[in-house]
Amino acid sequence: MKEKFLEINKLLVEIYDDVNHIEEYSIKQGAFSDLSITEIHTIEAVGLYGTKTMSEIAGALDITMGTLTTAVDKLIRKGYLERSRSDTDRRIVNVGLTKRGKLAYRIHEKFHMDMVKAIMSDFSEEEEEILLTALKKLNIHLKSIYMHGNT
Amino acid sequence: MKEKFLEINKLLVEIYDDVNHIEEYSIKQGAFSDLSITEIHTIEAVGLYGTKTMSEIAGALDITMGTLTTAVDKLIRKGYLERSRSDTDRRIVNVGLTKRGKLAYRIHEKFHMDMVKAIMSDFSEEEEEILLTALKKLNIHLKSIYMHGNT
DNA sequence: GCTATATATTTTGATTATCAAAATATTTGC
DNA sequence: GCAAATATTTTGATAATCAAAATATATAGC
Repeated sequence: MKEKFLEINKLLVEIYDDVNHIEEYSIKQGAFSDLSITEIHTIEAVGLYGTKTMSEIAGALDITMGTLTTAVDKLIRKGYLERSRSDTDRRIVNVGLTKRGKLAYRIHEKFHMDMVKAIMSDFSEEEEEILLTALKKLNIHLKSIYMHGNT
Repeated sequence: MKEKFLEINKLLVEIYDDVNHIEEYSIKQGAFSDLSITEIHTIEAVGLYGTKTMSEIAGALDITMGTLTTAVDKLIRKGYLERSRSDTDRRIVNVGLTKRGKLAYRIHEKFHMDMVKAIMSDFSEEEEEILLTALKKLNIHLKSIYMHGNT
């Protein structure tokens, strides 16, 4: 029992590290090597469609707005984002992806899908279902630990 | 098909973020709130038994030795690590955990085990086996992507 | 046994990501 | 119209990281 838990723990830690490495590597090799993982995640949080406010993006990324301001500044300089003030409420700043930003978004999305496809390639239909169920349970458990703040 | 992959991808991303949050939170709440996640990982890499050289630790953590030097300096100041020069080869620095370092190691290890136990608590024996197999496959796949550097 | 080369580590100088708190600008409620 | 609330940016700081230069020691070849 203890053995199995130890093994699962070790696998989870390794998987976590590998995903990190792969994502980092794939960005550095690809067409958008001027972006860091953090910056890709900011682009992801802005989203393909329309615009988001600074508060919305900072909330999604769980960073302060001060941090986001400098991140957005840099991504505008690099040509991935554009900023505009709301006409109805001049305090609000709307951030959206430029054409280049959308391309980066789509390429990163494809990287993620390719990774999942590679993982699934030698799973049977049934195993896929089981994994999906297990991941859902795992996710719910983690969320409940996170919410209740136990351990 | 596409749908299922999208869902799995989303779950993986959420699980990744949750694990991060939980680990961060558990450290900040616990007896070693003067440690960051990065520092805990350095302590983990040094290990409970005997000592490791700077190169070994930097290799395990995949950081440069320059980065490690400053990290070790700080952990020595905080009382978690100790440093000594090898007698047989005076270029080599051996790093080991202090008593406090070992305690931090054990508590962090327990946190990990508790998390795995919580995750597994509503899995049947059979489901546990399936998850273990799935994680092994996932791990092998990720490693092969990482090695071959595809996508 | 000296000297050149290799190895292990630290130092230096820089960058990125982050935060909390103060400052600024705008809106809303009374 | 003014006080309080809201949205964002600025300021000043810290942690984690790297590459390249510097330092110290060991080893290999003559």
